[in-house]
Amino acid sequence: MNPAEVLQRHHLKRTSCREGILDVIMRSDKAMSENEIREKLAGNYDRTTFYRSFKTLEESRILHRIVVDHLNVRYAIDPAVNSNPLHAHFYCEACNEVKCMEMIPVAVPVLPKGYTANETEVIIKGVCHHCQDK
Amino acid sequence: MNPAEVLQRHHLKRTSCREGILDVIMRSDKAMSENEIREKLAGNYDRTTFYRSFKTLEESRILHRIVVDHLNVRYAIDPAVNSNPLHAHFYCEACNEVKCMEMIPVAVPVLPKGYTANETEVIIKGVCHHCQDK
DNA sequence: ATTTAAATGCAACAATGATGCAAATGTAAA
DNA sequence: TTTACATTTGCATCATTGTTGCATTTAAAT
Repeated sequence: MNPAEVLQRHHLKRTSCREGILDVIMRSDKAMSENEIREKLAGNYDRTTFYRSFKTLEESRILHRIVVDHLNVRYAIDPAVNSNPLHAHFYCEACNEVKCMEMIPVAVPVLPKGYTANETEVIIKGVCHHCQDK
Repeated sequence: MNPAEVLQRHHLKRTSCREGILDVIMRSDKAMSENEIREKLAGNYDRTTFYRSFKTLEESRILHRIVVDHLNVRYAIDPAVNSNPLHAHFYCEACNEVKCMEMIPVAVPVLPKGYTANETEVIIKGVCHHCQDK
């Protein structure tokens, strides 16, 4: 599945910014920050446009935003796009990278009566196997 | 256990800002934002002091910071202080409040070889029982 | 090719958070 | 109780993420 296809499927206009962002993210095996994405992007877009693209893509459940911390926001393809299972995210405190942990599924929470869940985010913070042996 | 005791136990100076923050948080049954805490606080402190207090208290594992979103940061007593179990947090998208879900424990994650976990955060977003029937 | 709703760029702004430095304060020792 | 010193505080300044309004440009349907 390519970026253009994804956009059409979700009834979004095929703009170069959106296609570029999706192209970069879909090629990556990790969740990426705004700057990481911008660096790999061909075009040069205004910051506002960038954010609005992220917002639109997130609202359409194409991208998933992982907020590790105030200054550590990452984007990845939403599991719904690949019909992948919901999974936890691992944040390495050493290399600052966020990895999707497909082998750690996120269970649907059993909430007290009257509560409704829309989304569950699991973020595991620690040290990844690359940074471990150093 | 009172604020002064907690500070001494962790070898932190008893400053009025720290004691005030702890006093407010320990009386509350929900995780509170910086502004919520400031409103309930007697003294009037500089924003920097406030943040440094939060940081110190967090580093000493007295407070726990829950980052719901870029503009939604909350603080609660760290489970370690009360020797409570690690638990999930529920963020109500309607009333904007964060509740500690003691009945939903956070499991120690089983990670691939080479990974080490220091902390796991589970945030469930949805609608709470107060906002449900409206 | 024309039309129109949507997307973009620009400027301005808000909130959280960090840092450097001088002044004030808590605490341990005399 | 007073003194001494390390710690904390307040202030100024700056970085980053994110938002909004408005004029201009663009995608895509006719």
